[in-house]
Amino acid sequence: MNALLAIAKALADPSRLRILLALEAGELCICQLIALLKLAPSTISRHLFLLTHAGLIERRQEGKWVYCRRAGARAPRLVREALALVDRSLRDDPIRTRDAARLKKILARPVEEICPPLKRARTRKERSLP
Amino acid sequence: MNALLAIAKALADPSRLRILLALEAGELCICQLIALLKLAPSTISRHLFLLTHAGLIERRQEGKWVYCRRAGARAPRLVREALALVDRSLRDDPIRTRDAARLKKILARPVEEICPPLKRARTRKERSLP
DNA sequence: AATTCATTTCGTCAAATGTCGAAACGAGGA
DNA sequence: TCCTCGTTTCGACATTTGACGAAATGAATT
Repeated sequence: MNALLAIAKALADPSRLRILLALEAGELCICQLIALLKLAPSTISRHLFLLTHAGLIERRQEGKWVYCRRAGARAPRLVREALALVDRSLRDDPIRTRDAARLKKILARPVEEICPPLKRARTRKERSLP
Repeated sequence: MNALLAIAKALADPSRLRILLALEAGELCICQLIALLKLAPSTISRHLFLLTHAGLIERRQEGKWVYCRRAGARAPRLVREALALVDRSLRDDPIRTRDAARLKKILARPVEEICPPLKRARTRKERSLP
């Protein structure tokens, strides 16, 4: 019963549903999810922990960044069915549509801003201050 | 997104999952659910409210008693799929097996105890006291 | 080795949740 | 009409949960 409970709890929050929807198209960096949901990094981190614990997503570290993607075809049937349920029931959801548009903008940013800047890089002047 | 959220929240509690499993075989009186789960009537009532609000169960009043059953074939697809998910993922769950055995005993009780007695009927002596 | 910076962990707070008991409700029966 | 009794609502309480900021972590770079 614990597997189902973990999945149900993971799906019982709007922010976590939005994360799953954002990952529908493919892998995303955590900082991109932070930019999309506009929540504190620590909050996103907690959501991702719960989603990982439920087996719904997987993480992959690459250098300084951590990427997330949905659990794939090798995941347990329950997980795959839960993800399918989310997709089907939210296919026409306005929040999903809005987030998809915003995500598109985020992904279109120039590479130099690698991850969507939480705050812009500090200037030389700022760096020299205490 | 609200429909899915309500369902996920409803499924995110062990007692409510046990109620859904108990209703797999068919309709049950609320007092039978109280006897099965051994929770306060007010607690069961709250659980049933959340399950009803999610559309997962329906209620039917018959005289003094209220009966519950799962949402049927006329329920939205999301509801039917969620119930199917619960059944499949908990088919071999030990809690489900144990509850099924206990429910069998409860249903086998003589009809005179109509609903499983929370407390036995008061004696004439008790009735005459303040 | 020190620095940088994306991410996580920790501490705290407010809000939501599960539970209970007491009281209210409401349908039948006396 | 009054009583009985299954169920619901209300109020209280402890636990859990979502959110934040501050501090810790850790991988690259300098």
